[in-house]
Parts: sequence; C-alpha cells; structure tokens
Amino acid sequence: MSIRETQRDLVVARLTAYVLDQGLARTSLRQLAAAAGVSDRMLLYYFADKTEILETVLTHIAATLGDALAQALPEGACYTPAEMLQRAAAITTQPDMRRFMRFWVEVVSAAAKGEAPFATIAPQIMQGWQAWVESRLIVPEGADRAGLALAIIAMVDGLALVDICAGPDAAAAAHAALPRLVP
Amino acid sequence: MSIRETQRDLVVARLTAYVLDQGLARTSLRQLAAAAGVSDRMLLYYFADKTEILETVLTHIAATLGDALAQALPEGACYTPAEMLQRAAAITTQPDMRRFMRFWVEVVSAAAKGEAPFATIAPQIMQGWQAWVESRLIVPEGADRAGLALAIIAMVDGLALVDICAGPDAAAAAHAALPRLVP
DNA sequence: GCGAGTGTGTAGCAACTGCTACATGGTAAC
DNA sequence: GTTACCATGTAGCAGTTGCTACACACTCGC
Repeated sequence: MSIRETQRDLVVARLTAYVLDQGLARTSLRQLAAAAGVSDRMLLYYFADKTEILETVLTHIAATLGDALAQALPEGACYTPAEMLQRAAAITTQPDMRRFMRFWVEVVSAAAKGEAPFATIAPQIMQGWQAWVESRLIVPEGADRAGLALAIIAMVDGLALVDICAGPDAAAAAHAALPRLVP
Repeated sequence: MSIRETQRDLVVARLTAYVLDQGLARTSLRQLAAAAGVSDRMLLYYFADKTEILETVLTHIAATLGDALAQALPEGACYTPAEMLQRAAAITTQPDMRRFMRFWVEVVSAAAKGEAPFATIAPQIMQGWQAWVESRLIVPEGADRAGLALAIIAMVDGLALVDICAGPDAAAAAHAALPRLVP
C-alpha cells in the first residue's frame, strides 16, 4: 500500500471520529485538515475534492453503523412490527448511539438542501435501513412490508429529532410511551 | 407606521415565502436581500443583524403553522393517542404542509449544529407543539401525557424525514402502515 | 548519475461571507 | 432657512471558502 493510500485510510478514520463528534458544523477543508492532522493541501492530494472526502467518510460511518446494528439484531431473528420498533428504538436511543442519530439528522437535512454528496447518499442509506428492517420483520397477512418498515424507521428517526430539540430525557419519555401508543 | 416598519413587514412576508420555498440552503444576506427585493445594506437597516432576520422570519412561520394546526384540530376536541397520531400525520403529510415539515427538519438540524438563532428557537417551537398535542389528548390511566405527546410528535417528524429521503410515496406508505403499527 | 514519479510545504487566487463607513437625498420641526 | 433625523446607494473591509500553481525534496529503475 502506497503512502498515499495509507494516509487516506488514516485520514478517513480520524475524520470519522471527528464528524461523529462535531457533526457537520465545522467541516471546511481547513477544519477537516486540522482534525485529520494534515494540511488542507494534502487533503486534496489524498482526495479529489471536498465531496469525495465527505462521501468516503459518510460511507465509512454507514458501514460501521450497519455492523453495529447487524450485531445487535442478527440476520436470522424475526420480530413483529411492534417488537421491532421497541428493539430498534432501544438501540438507537442508547447513549453511544445518539451521536450517530444526531449526525444522521444533519445528513438528511443537508440532503434536503441538495448538498453534494448528501443528496445522493442519504436515500441510499435510508434504503439500506429499510431492507435491513424488512428482512427481520414478521408481517401480518395483507400488510405492506415496505410501509411497515418505513413507519418503524420514521419513529426511530423522529425520536432522534426529539432528542436534539428537547433533550435525551424527553426522547426517553417518548420511547417509554411507545407501548401505550403501540400496544 | 414608519417606512422602516412597513418595509420590515413586507420583507418578512417575502422572506417567509422564500425560505419556505427554498429552505435554509440559500440564506446569505445578499441572497435574502435579492429575494426580498431590497439591497443587503437595507436589510441590515431594517434588522440589527442576520440572526434577527432569521429569528423574525422563523417566529412568523411558526405562528402561521400554529394557526393552521389550530384550525385543523380545534381546541375543544380531544382524541386518544392513536387517533391523535392519525390526524396529526394526516395533516402534516398533506402536499401544502410538506414544505413546512421539510423546513422544520432543516431548522432542527441547524439547532443541532448550534447555529443562532435556531438553537434557541427550535426547542421553543417543539415545546409549543408538545403543549398543543397534550391539550388535545385523552390519556389512559397511569400513562405519561408528556411522553405520549412527544412520541406522537416524533412519529410525525419522522415521517417528514422519510419524505425527504425516500420521497412522498414512501412517506405515504409509512403513513398508511400506521394502523398496523398502532392498532 | 539521471530522469520519472511520489510526496509535501508555501503561497495565493477568486468568490463569497457578514457587516460597516461614508456620502447623499429627502422631509419635517423650529 | 437651518437643523436634525430618516432613508438609501456606493464602496469596501477583513475573514473564510474551495481549490491550485509552483517549487522542492525524496526514492527507485536504469
């Protein structure tokens, strides 16, 4: 592996930690370079442009999150929609998962603004989640599997939004109230 | 009313339409000034600074949305959590409401980044919604009213996120699946 | 030794950001 | 008629943005 490739991997690892910690607020080239411990000049030597940097980091984060989720709910297991919702919400409201969800909301927002590369990657990530949920779902007869999966995802993402606006306690209260909403 | 105050109101009205249409993507002073049909110099004559502009517009939008919601579900009416969720979701997924929700997601994301004035206003708006839902909710004995309200809000906001990422059809499918998730 | 390619630092560009200094035309009070 | 304030245009500041030109090492095949 050439120095360039080695450095690229190192930079991706450091930037992953950085954006998960900081969000998308301070992501100018110079700020990213400082976080990665290189010069902005070198950042654009390792990557074609800023879009490629974010694209690579984003894909890396999505893969990491995918692994964590797959470990928490293994492939074979199947759940009713209500069970699935409970489990998914329990996972994503865990303290060390909150920053993932917070970051995810920022990514979706950037996608809404049409910013590259988020506008193209966000739908891909959401599709991945949908497939993941669908494959673990026991669907009642005559129900729409995709719709149910999307509804579960919506609830989980919505909890993240509440977390951002009203804090973790409010999100926990909403989470605790789910059994009353979804008996 | 002085010319300055008249112009201020006109600018707020035009900027409200603009940001609801465009989101927060193109909101530099010069872009806002162009949208309002004035010079950036005058924008800062009508308002103290950029923060005050956004603050005013945001408050104006929140008030408009509040009126629309109050009209859709009058004060006196009360609903069970499942009914409330259905009605709230039905309202917010309507075509002319989608841009409000899309904008709301952007506001929350800006709040997550700590941007002024969103970081202070977003929690206020969410609190307003919570109070609004709570006041119209029939709560089962022993249940947490605040938690239920927040759960409903989370679901509605989550549908907006799905809408952004996967399109209105996916959001509609998730909305249609709610009765299966919330029997 | 030498040229080619790999890696890295310095410096800077043009565009854009929020914001301001300054001059000027108008209008209203005295 | 002067003075004071309101309203507005022109010009520009200093800082940040993504990105690039250019020079200078270093190393490896020949």
